[in-house]
Amino acid sequence: MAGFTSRDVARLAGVSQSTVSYVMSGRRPISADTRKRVQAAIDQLTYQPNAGARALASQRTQVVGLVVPFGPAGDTTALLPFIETIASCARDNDYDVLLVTADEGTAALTRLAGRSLCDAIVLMNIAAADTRLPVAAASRIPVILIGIPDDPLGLPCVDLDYPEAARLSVAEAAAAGHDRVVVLGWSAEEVARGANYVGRFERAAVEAAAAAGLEHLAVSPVEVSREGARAAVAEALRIGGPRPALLVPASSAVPWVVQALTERGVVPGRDVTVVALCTDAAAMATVPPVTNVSTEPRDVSARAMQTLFRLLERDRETPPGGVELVAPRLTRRETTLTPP
Amino acid sequence: MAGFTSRDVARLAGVSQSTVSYVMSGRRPISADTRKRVQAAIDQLTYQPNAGARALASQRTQVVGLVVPFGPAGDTTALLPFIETIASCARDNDYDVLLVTADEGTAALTRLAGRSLCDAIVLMNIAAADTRLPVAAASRIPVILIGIPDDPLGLPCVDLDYPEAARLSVAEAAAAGHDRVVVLGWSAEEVARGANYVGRFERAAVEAAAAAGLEHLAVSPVEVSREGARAAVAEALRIGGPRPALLVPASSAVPWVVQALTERGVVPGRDVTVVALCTDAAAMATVPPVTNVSTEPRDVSARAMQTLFRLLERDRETPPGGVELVAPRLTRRETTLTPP
DNA sequence: TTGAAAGCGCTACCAA
DNA sequence: TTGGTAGCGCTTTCAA
Repeated sequence: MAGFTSRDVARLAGVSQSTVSYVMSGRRPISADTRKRVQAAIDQLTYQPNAGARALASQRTQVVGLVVPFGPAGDTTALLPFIETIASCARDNDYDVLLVTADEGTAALTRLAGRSLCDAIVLMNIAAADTRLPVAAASRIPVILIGIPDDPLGLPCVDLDYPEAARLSVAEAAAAGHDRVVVLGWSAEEVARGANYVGRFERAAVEAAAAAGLEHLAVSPVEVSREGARAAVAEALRIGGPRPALLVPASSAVPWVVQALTERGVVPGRDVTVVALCTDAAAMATVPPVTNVSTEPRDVSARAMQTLFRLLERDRETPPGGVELVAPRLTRRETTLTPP
Repeated sequence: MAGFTSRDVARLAGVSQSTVSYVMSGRRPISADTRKRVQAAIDQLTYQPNAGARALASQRTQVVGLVVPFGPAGDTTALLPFIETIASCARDNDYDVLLVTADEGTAALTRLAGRSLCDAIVLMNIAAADTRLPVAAASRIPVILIGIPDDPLGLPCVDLDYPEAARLSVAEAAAAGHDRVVVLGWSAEEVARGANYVGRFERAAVEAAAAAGLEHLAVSPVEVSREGARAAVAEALRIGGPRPALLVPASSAVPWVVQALTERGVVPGRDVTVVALCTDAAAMATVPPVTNVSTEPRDVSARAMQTLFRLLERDRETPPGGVELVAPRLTRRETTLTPP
């Protein structure tokens, strides 16, 4: 089928090979007649330019490298909307996505950049003190972080506004008339990895609770499993007083927490308020649907790609980094306590 | 940091550029001394070969294209283990993975092959009469299917052995002492798309039930949602008699079916048997853990990649297609009816 | 055992 | 408005 080169097209159209190139790139004015003949030849041969040759000559691969946290770590489930959105944004901008697993660590970065496999890199699941950052910052190509480290080293970052998520959660608890909020905290893995958002959420939750005159309590870490959720719920109910509001920031623990409550005969929305931090889809999948602050993986990804392409267009010498925060939204569903 | 070429390495090592190439590829005997000097130069410059140039010269990209069913269709959740395994197998064989979304349809295939973006393609989520197959079969590069169409057109396929999955499920029902099995069937989307495994499972279920002397009933399609599951469960209990065994082949519906049963006070493992077709992870995530026939996404992916690399090594002229089936396993958990 | 050199198929510069 | 041509950085043949 394929196998034709721009020389074949040129020959068939009766023009020079460089003219074919210019017709494709539009980087030079071409007479209507010539363009027509060349286009006809392209169509006839179903010509497609060789990506390797193009990359070699132009120093651009039209590929974005995506480093995803497969392997040991990772909210392996919440990952898909990120990947999907990134792939889709890439295609919209005429880029492809090269998928690399994070277990390669630093080597992935040096390989992607060193071999000119891509024009830019998206790095996910950033730890507070991520060892890949120095390498990323020294990279020849732009790197954008999804997640915020303690020190971004000048790299652009995009993430959910976790402090705002905490504030929204606490505000919902206050509005529902609670006087205590219990944060059913993060997984041990997230804490161990040093995910920065753990602290960002926590501090904001404490502050917001104080400002609203609520007592703030925490159960952490929470093991993400049935038993872990049962234990956490037991503890939360023990320390939370008669009518606690439960904030559940670890999205993968949400279904289990709701289960554990229900098992004990504690009905969310009647006996306690539950506010989860998870995607809207996940919130609607629990029984009953849980009031949630959305994590907006699609928005976060889209913003990251948008910023990345700005960096890529305004080739070089753009103001480097900066932190972009995506606003979460709270949606009240069936687990917010309502006055009878 | 980077930006060095093999010429730089050659100069530093005092050899010709082609010698550097041969040291890297090992395609020519090199004296120990020369190799040592070249390797030292490579290390010193942290030289990495340019992927585009290499692809252009060698006609090999060391990239596998992966077409994933994002977008409208898709068990969007069950996708991750496939992607992860494929990426991991690829790296083990010194390949990278280019991720393409299926919404490009046929264009994705022609682009990947036509532009020489990759050396082979993995196509997921195959419909019974998939319109991409003719294009795939005519492709210049190997294409492997995860899933089995009605006519593979000579393309290699790998998939779970769904007939065997049906047989295992029915055998479990029989062993638990039931005299009726009700299949809570597939989603309307899967049926509409014409997923081949729907029919493969169904036919085997009917046959196995007949052979075991069980009555076979079906509720299909099942809407994958809380309400859909409730309706399906109501219908299943209506037609299923006093002690039905429920087979749930649509993995995404499993948690909802279990929920719906529990809501009605019907306890899986005490009142009915539930056998799900899903990953072991998903089976253990329900309450109670559900007896399941595993879908083995990692095994299926690994087998596909193994076959793909065989095709890629034994360059050209290997016997083309063939269908590989991966055996499912049944794990009895807490939803198999046990005699009191 | 090694070097020189001819491409691979494209982009982009220099002329016309 | 177009053509000729010099690379891009590698692999691989042909000579030595």
